Amino acid sequence: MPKISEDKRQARRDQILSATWRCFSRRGIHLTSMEEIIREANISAGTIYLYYKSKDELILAAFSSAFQQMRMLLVPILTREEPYPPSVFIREVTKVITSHAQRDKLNFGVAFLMGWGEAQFNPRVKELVSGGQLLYREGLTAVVRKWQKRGDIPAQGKPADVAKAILSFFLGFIVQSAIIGGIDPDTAAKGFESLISRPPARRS
Amino acid sequence: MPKISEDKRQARRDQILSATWRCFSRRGIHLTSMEEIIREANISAGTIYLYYKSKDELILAAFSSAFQQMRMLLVPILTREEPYPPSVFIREVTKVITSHAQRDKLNFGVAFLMGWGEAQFNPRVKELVSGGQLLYREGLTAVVRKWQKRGDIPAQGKPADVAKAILSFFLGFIVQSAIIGGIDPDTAAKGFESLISRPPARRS
Amino acid sequence: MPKISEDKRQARRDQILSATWRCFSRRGIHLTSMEEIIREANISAGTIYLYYKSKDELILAAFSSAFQQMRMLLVPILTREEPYPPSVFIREVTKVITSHAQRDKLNFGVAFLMGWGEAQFNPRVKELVSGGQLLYREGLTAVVRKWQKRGDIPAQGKPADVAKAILSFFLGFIVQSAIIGGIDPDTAAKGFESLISRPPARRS
Amino acid sequence: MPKISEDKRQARRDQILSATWRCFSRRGIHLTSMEEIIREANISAGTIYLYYKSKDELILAAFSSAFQQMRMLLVPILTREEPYPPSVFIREVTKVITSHAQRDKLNFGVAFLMGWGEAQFNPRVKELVSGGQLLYREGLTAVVRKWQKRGDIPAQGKPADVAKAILSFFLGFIVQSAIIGGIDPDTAAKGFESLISRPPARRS
DNA sequence: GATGAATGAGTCTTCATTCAT
DNA sequence: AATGAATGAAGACTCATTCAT
Repeated sequence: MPKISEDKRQARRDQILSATWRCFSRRGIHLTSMEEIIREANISAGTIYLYYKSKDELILAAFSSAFQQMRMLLVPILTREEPYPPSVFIREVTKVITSHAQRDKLNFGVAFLMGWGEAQFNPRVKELVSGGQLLYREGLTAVVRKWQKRGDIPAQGKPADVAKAILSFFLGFIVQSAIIGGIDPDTAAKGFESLISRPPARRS
Repeated sequence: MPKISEDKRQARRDQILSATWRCFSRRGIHLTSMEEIIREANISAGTIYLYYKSKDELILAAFSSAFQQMRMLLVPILTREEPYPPSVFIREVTKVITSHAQRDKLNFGVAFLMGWGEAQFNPRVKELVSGGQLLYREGLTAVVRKWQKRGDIPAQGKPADVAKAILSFFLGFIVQSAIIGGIDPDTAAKGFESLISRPPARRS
Repeated sequence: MPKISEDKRQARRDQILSATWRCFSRRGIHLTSMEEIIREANISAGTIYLYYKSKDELILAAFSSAFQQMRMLLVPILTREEPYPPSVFIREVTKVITSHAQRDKLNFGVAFLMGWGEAQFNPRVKELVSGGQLLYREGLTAVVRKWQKRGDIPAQGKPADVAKAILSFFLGFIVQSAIIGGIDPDTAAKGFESLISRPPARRS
Repeated sequence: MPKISEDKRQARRDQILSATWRCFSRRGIHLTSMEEIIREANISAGTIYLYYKSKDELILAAFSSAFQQMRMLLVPILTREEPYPPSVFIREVTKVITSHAQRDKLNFGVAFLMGWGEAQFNPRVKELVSGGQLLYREGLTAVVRKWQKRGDIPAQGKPADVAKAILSFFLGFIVQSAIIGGIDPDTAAKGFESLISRPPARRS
């Protein structure tokens, strides 16, 4: 058995993953058969099993890869020494969410939506998804802390709770933009800003 | 004439739908076979097709029913003459979201998550989901308008945009509570309130 | 159990048979479900089994009835004291074959074709079909004998063999007119007459 | 590259077709389940669909193959430069009809009968059957023309009409020999000859 | 390493028939 | 007699996975 070079092997894996996402984007995880992926990747039925030992494994790898790509785009925004002010921040993050990966075939928002659906009954995907989101919660907590310090938002709430609220906001953005539409980074930023910007003339 | 009464027929349909949700909650839509539902509902293979003419039809009916149950709980909150103040509103809505339907077997949040996953590649479910969410957007828009008038939140943003932001917030709550946890109605309410309550010290 | 009058019972049976042939003509025996017949006959699932105790029984009755109707039209032609001359005879018989029974829904030729298909693997239908054809063979044998005596056809062959040849001719007419077309009573009569009418200028 | 050779593939298809005809001969098309064919062919459930993509496709291929085999036996008889004289011709053709194909499992007559039954409600089979019969009509027309020229039969009728009559004769032979029996190539030839051989004594 | 034909358990669905009312 | 809801044994077909080449 002539062992292939590690580079070559990785290239093969990427080729398969890329085909996988093209298929998943087109018909969803459960309507996509291995045969479709195999055809899309231009390989043979046997070969795919040389790289991923089951459909489940492939699904897992697909999500892992998608999430990682997204993380690489989001982390810089989340970890700036001086975070963007809220509305810019919202716009930048939602822009990433609505952007595409892997030669325009995979929309990140769609990948998340599919991931949540899968996560509910697939523990390993769940781990992946919730691991990622915990990470974002932490990143957001740090951002919130800085915002509070800087006075961008009210200083009184627990940063962790505010971070969850903001994370909710992003996750909900994903849902709305994927399913009903009528929302985009600008709308999202404006809507969010309207909520936080100006002091309500409190009466009570 | 042993023609079944409309009541009896509806009871049968409910019995099937209830079994369906128990199965879907346990293993998801695509891992659940008709046979499982049939066994769970304690009927025979043929009978289920007397009430729903295909698995797709059944899926659709299941979502339709779940969404409607939820709507019946949410609409009163959304249409109060005098809406709850924001943080109470958030708590009440998220409480409903985390509550259960149909004898405690179906968590609404889970139903939504499954619905989103399905909606992406099932046009009829998509219609259902997005129809419902548009309704909520409208309801929230009205609430926002009143909040703005009442001074509960800043008056300057477009109510429709703010409504989208708040809807996002709820949808994201669903995701977080179903997948990662660490969030509940109280946390959500607090986090949200922290965002909007107090004037930031500066304006830029 | 209030026993129904024999007349009423027979009317019911006819109503069912008539519906059966409408269905069979439309979609064939094996694509027609009991439910279709039931709907077409405007009765209930249970009722049909009060009159025919299985689908097989119904099929048998349907053929029996169709064949008998046809026999009633053909026997007078076959048993005339002075038979028609050959070409008239052919035309008359093929006319009957191409005619319709039961309010224009059942074409006799089609009924035969279906009967032959069924007969091959349904012994009782086979009996029915072959019984009928034996009868026609006999009738034709008598006709042939008279034709030979009268000089309408050559006198030398065994009447039974000639009868088989003529029966073949009619059966083949059924096939051609049902499947490929381009043949009708006139064409058939002419073709047949051309075969028998004039002395070939024999050489051998 | 273990891509199967075209020969091997064709052998597989033949093996399946052969099993199919054994099953169809035994129980008819509609009583034969795919499982039966699969077992008879000694393959697995999935494999058959690698070669024929549905039962309908398989039925079509089965008829196509049977008809083609028969055509290959009949065409030489129909296209002889000097056609056989009528009674020899009849005997030769009916001999082919009563012969068997594919290792003695498939009787051609039976295949035709099944084809007619199927053709009535299966447009693709109908096309196959009627296409074949049109071909035979043409072949017979040419034969008739030569017979007329040679004086084997009366010269006055339109060859096309006479051809239809003779085709009827063969088709009817199929029916009689498959369903009632009592007819064989010799009887058929004799019966036919008796019809055409000798001048009737009178003209009207 | 790569191939793709083969596998067979599992899926959804239909349909002749029954039986309580 | 009549009804029609219920039954459950098939039926056609799919698809993740394997293995001889």
